Amino acid sequence: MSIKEETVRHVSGRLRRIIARHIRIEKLSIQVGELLTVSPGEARAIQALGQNRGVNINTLGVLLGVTRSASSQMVGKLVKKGLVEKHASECNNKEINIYLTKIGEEAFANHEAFHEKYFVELLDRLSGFSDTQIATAATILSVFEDVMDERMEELFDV
Amino acid sequence: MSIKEETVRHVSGRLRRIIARHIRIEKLSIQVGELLTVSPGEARAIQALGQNRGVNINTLGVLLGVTRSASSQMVGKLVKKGLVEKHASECNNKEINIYLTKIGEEAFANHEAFHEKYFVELLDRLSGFSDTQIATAATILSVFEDVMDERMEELFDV
DNA sequence: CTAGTTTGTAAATCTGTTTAACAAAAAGTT
DNA sequence: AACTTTTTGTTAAACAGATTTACAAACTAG
Repeated sequence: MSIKEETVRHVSGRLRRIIARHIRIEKLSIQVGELLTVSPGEARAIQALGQNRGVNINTLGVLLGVTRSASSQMVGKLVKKGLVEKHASECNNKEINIYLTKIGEEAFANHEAFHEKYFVELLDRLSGFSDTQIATAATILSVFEDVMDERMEELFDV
Repeated sequence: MSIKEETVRHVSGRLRRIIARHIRIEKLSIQVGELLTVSPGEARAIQALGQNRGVNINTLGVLLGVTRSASSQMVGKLVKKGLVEKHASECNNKEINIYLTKIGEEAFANHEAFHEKYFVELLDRLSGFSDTQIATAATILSVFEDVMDERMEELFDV
């Protein structure tokens, strides 16, 4: 086994472990305020809605990778919990735009703050690496991303 | 925003996209032979069993991050499908060791081949980078892994 | 104006999981 | 040795999140 092969396997292994950890972390429910807990699925929806204000039900489904029906049901649950609001679209009478409520925004901000705290910690720990080294790492990761994109095309489209 | 901050955000973004792609790909069912399809959960179990021959039900659950009960049910399903076999442990009368059957091994090999093909493609695309660059990327990823480990300790143990 | 498409919803169902209760085996304690 | 506790696997009941299917209303295109 060549050195290169070994180092690439090393990177792959790191990625696998990072993904495993991510999945475990994102499986947890989140406490918002005193009485409200947000399930992992709800948290994903809130994040998608926070980053895409006013999307309709259909698009939310695409963003979350679920059916239109699942998206509709999820929104219903979030409305009942007071985290989002439905507003009739201004351009037509069939689409419905979803917006975070005040509480929904709070939940979103909490989640973002969690990620930001994590990011700051990272920044500190990576201070020993040069900008070039980090940028190169990003480029290497982009190669992984590209290869995965092609795999996905094979798997889905055809 | 400093250059370093920007490059680190860049890496984080790549990771997020890689994780999203991974999750989408691993949601797919897999065709084994003509008549047998393996669900994503079953595929994960088979992979765990292929990499850890003869583990017991309990340990399999730990490997998969699910309860002992879920692990037991999963094994039952795989036995019914003819992909794994239960064998009474040789050292005591309560543990049960799980082994892949011939067909199970085939399914495992298929899955591994899929990953290997993907790996070879990667190796080719990364040929332009030096071993040192790739090794540095691995080290940078290990920092991500470390930070996530600490987050997990905070979230789970306490 | 009619036919087809898009959008959201609701009911029934499916899949994978958890919780809880249980029995058998093993390990620890006195 | 006799007991308590822990570990291991199983099962039933319940649950969460998703899909499929069917439907109605709004839009679009011919």
